[in-house]
Amino acid sequence: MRRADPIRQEQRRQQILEAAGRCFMRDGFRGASISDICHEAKMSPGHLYHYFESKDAIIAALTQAGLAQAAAHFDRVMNSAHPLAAFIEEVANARYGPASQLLVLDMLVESGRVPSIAAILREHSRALRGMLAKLLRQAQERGEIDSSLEPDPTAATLLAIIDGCRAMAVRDPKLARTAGQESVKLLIRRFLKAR
Amino acid sequence: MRRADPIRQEQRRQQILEAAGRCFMRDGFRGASISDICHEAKMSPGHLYHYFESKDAIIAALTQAGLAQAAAHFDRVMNSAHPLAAFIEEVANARYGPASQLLVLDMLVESGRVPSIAAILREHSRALRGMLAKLLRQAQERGEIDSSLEPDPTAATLLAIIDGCRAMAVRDPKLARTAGQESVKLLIRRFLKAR
Amino acid sequence: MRRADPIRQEQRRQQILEAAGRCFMRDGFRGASISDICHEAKMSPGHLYHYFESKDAIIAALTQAGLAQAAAHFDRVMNSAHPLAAFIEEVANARYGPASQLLVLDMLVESGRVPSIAAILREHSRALRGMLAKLLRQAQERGEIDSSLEPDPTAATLLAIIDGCRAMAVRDPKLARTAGQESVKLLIRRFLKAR
Amino acid sequence: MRRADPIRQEQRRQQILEAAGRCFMRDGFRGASISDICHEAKMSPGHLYHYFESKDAIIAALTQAGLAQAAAHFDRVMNSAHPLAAFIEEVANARYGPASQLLVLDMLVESGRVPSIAAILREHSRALRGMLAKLLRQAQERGEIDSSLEPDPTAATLLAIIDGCRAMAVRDPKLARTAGQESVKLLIRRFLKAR
DNA sequence: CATGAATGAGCTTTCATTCAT
DNA sequence: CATGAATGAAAGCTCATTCAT
Repeated sequence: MRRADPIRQEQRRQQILEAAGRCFMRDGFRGASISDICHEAKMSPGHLYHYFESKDAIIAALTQAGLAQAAAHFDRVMNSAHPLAAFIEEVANARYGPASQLLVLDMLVESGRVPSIAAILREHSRALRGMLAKLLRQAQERGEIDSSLEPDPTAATLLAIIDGCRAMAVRDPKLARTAGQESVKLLIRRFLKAR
Repeated sequence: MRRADPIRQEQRRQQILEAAGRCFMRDGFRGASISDICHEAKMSPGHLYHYFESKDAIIAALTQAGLAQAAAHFDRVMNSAHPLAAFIEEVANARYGPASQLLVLDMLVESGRVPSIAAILREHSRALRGMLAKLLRQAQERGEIDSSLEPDPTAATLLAIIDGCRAMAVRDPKLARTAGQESVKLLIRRFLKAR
Repeated sequence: MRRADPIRQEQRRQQILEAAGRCFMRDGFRGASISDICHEAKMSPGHLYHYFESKDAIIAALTQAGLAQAAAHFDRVMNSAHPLAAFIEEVANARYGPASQLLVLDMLVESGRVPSIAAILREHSRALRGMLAKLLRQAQERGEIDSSLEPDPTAATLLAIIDGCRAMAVRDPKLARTAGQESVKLLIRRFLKAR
Repeated sequence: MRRADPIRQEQRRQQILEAAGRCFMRDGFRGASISDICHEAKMSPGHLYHYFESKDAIIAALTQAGLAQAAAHFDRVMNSAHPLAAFIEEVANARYGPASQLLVLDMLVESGRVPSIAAILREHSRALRGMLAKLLRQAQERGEIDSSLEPDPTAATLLAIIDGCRAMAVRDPKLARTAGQESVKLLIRRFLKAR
């Protein structure tokens, strides 16, 4: 008698999420079909629905996974020797290609129409702003940045800069990888600079 | 037999574009159907296809029109008494609701999948950056802003901030209308400030 | 400029309803697919949905058409020289094959699960009972049947007999066409007989 | 290695049939899925298919069982002190809710499409009519009912009344539990009454 | 110039059934 | 005996697009 193997199950779910990620990256949330994802994940539609109850559920899981990744990322940044410097480096560095940035923008767009995604995004945004605000408070305590800046709106503005960089990567990928990077670093430094 | 009337023809195209704009604003490029647009434009699908050869063509034309409008907007800003101040005011002021901001983000996303839209976007991004760079150069000549900033990358960064504000309007509409606005103004002023 | 032709539209709807009737008769409401109906009606699915917004809507329309037909039928019965005799003849006479009787039974079954069909059936049943009760009252006034019978429950019972005859046609088609018929006539006559 | 245990096997089959009965009662033969039945029977699909080779086989077995139960029921009625009175009481009394009546009607409907079920139904209809005819003959011998009635067609008609009562329970549950009952008793009494 | 009919591929999802363990 | 993974062929429905008038 074979019992359900939760490890294997989790692997399958990951397999689907990765396949979905590739498809969504290529064609967007709306543009990629379940059939595409099945093909990419080498899995029949019936089986895919064994693991996710709907396409929206896949998008939701993927979004949440993205949030978790971002959070982990931030954790590393904040635990590095110079969190602020690391953060600035991170934002400007458009390491991920336009496709990946596009996915986040698509999520923003989708959240404007699909309530379930809107809920996840709201949560996501709140969490990110929270982490950024914490980073800012620490830097203020250390006197690294302007202590008169209000952490919360400032964090929101930094998030806007991050999203803006995504847009830059789409509008002009070349620039985003060269002079744009330096300019963004300057932008953030001047914005936050202790005085 | 009546001959084609180019003026009437152009009016019809505008009518369709306006209807499409409302539909796309409401439901997104993918979410709005040709049927929706026909209904909104009080026009049959057969007739609509007389003016636009495909849905993508409508999106392209709308993108074109939207960007042209933005360019005209900038022109006005630059010809105002205090172009720089007007610009800053303009960016931070999230006058248009999230729906309208969403549409621009949707255009960015769509440009990532549809080459013809990518071409239009690229062209217009270049034009916008050009105008911004010109604005920056003027301000530098007048000594209003830091003269060591390189106009082109700085213009790209300002454009990123504009797009970032759109994202902010989607992520947290309330904040974007209040504290976020002030923070963004501060961001731009500090970035450009003459020293 | 061609205008919508309501006559042609109505013909199309009829064409679909007839095709659906044949399919439902053959395979039942659940068993017959939209695709089957499209094939039978020589029409693409897209077009079919131009005329009916869902499969349930087709079933509903068909049910209502059936009611109208039954009502017309009753009208004729009641306006004949000997309404009561005509009615008895009518009930026993299993003119329509088992397939057609099956369809009504299927409707009963379906109404137990699909609220929209339940609503139509309820309406249908009420109308039929009303007509039967009227017939009974007339016959009582003429002294043709037992005047002590309460029209409403008696009408319900006659309707049960009609449905029972449908079941008989399914259980044993041959008998239903021969000795069963005579027995049912006797049943009704004895039930209603003036005393 | 363990040998097959026929008793345990039979228990399992019963377990499945009971679960299926509940599901079918709730959602109909077509509406209930194998997955539903598995869930209700706390059994995996693979295992279920070990006991029944298809969904139709389950329906067939259930039909068989249901009809066998009805036959047993009749046996009891016929061995009671006053078989005829007991029978009349039985028919009119809509003890089982509409769901249960629905299931029998669904069987009739299904028999119209699935030959294997049609065969079972035919067989059982014959058996039921046989029992009813026997009941009638006994009553005739005792002078309790009209001796001129032909037992076979009369039995078929009584069966039709039984099915008709099921339909009544679906068409108007309230009536079927009140005035309808009395009317049906009257119907049968007048039909059979000795003269 | 304009209509609405008509198409057909494709969408998400379900489900009876089989397979590997 | 028993599990749950896995399949794949539908299902109902939508929609960009073309056609006939």
